[in-house]
Amino acid sequence: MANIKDVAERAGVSVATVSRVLNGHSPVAETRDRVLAAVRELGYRPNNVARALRTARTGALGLIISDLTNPFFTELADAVEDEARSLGYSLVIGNAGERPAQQDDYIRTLLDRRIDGLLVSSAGTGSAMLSEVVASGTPLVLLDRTVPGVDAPCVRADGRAALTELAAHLAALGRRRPAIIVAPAGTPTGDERLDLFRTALAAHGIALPDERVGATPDLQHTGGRRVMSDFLDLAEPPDAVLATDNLMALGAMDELRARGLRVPDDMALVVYDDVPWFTHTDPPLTAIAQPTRELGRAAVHTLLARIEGRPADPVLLPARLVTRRSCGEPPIG
Amino acid sequence: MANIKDVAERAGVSVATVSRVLNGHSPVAETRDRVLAAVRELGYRPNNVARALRTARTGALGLIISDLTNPFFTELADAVEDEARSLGYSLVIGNAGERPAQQDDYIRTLLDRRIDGLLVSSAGTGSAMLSEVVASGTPLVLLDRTVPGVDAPCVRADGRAALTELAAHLAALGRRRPAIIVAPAGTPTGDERLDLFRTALAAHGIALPDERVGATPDLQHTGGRRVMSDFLDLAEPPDAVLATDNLMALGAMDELRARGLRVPDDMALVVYDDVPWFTHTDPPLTAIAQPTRELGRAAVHTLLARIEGRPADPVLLPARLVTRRSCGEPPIG
DNA sequence: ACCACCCGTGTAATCGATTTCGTAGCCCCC
DNA sequence: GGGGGCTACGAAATCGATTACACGGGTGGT
Repeated sequence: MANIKDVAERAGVSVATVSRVLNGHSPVAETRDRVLAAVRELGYRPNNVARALRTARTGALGLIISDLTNPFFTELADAVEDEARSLGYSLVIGNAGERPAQQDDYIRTLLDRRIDGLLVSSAGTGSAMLSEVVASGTPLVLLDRTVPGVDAPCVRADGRAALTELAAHLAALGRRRPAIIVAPAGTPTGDERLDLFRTALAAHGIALPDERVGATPDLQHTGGRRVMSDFLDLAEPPDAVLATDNLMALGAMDELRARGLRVPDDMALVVYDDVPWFTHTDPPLTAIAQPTRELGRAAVHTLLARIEGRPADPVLLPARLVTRRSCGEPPIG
Repeated sequence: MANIKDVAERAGVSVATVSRVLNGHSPVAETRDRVLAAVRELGYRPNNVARALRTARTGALGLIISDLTNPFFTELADAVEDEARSLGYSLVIGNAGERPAQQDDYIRTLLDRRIDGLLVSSAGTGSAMLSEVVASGTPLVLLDRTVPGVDAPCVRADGRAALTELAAHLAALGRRRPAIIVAPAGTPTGDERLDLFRTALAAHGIALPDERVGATPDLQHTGGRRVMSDFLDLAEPPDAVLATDNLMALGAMDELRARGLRVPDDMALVVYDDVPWFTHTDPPLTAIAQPTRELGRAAVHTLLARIEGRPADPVLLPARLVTRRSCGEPPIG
């Protein structure tokens, strides 16, 4: 591949001039045309590695995602990729697979690659390496999940309004024994969703006792199914279940179907994260829709603000309740 | 961040020695310990950008995926990422969004970044830039989709056995009027699947006339739904439909449900790509399962072979028929 | 005891760009 | 006509690593 020296020789100028022409720095003279002609004839493209070394800017962003096969994160990654590209950045993706060790590993290689900034949707609470990122001065923005003790803005959705609305919805439909499937206590996201839901229900005089709070260490399908099974074995099973993740909701649905129970007749079901698939289930599931693509976009912008040294505030976008038929009563619209 | 010079000074040696120690080249002497100590004390990590410039190896692979939100490609990307990481490579992902122009754009920036190799699951038939990749000498491997006229090995699944089995399955269940939803004529993947299916059916004396071949320019949900709608409006509607992509199958299911038709009673449905979600639909869908993760792994290995100058043959892995209940008759197992 | 060799290490070139600094030429003005 | 200020450009330093080459000193062979 041709390099800048080849171009300079062919155009009969110095490499400095070529660089200046290409970066639009100073010259407007007729050498300009000669340089551009040489570039065209040789099919020259600047070597980004060399440029990055000199300018200390790689033009690449890193994204650590906790589970790429989870549709919510897929959409998030897609949105981030889209926005990054449209702003001239490439995206190096790392899949943590919900394993903190692998996440740390990945963060390290991304730092070694001198990415310009890092977006992390953190697995677990592994913050050791995250503090190191902050210390290294690499701009960092947390995505979807906060990590206590890490000094970086977080971009995520606020479920308060949606959960309040959901509590009202359930109350109006006469559901008196709600339950929730969450991540284990200690996970910031899970704790928050539980607290908000409980508070919202209380406003309608509905309790959410601990026996109807089911935690799954794996945030997966199997965990959701097991918790639902436990719920159904209670002396007084719940009449409505909120799954705080789409995979867990899938598992819960499978358990219901396996027992021959029907939604919404025997059990109301609500899912956190409105992935497109849920409009195709039977019945379509009422969902708490996070503004996924907006979150991705906002995260990129926040990160760019940090990269350019502008102030970057945390972003909190409201989630919405999307009522379908899985709690009974077709929506009015 | 500390650089190699800082380490050299602190250890009282030259930068060359530090480099040699770190790359395990020659010394085993006691300077080695001094160097390692200095590295630890300073928290030194080699700058990959500088290293890449010198060695002409970035340790990054590029992956162009035609649609990241399509679960099949998500799983493919996930598998590629996993394998690449475990072999010490990072992955720069580009989402072509089924737009050839965007794909070309992305390929160009990846080349500028001097990735060590490129995997492409090509959108459309846009091969202009792909030929340029080959010309540039960057190792290239095609994934899932062949591109005529591009001299690069392709890693993909072979549907022959599965489609043969499917034809037998449908014949045995008495389905006499099969139909297929495919990409428009001219798309290598679509053409091949149509031909194989038609041939396999013919062996059982079953015809696949053109009126039961529905093409959708968008390989999406809406296209699948529209084609299914057309099928149902035929004087003699089909009694079995093969959707050659999971999104199109979703659309087809929606149309059936909207018309109050039932699977498998009123219509048998088979989906290409066995994404996990389809085991949760009601009824679970019979599917042609491509060995997605194996494809991803094989693609990375083939690419590495090319990178290291070893011979790299095309890879063709067999797809399997997974019978569930969407054509009638529960599976025997 | 001398020579050849090898081992461990340092010096400096190199990768391909950007950027600082210096300079030649030109215009303008007093 | 000479000094000041531009403009357009080249020479060379620089980013942070790897590596070819040179060199000193110890070792072994004869």
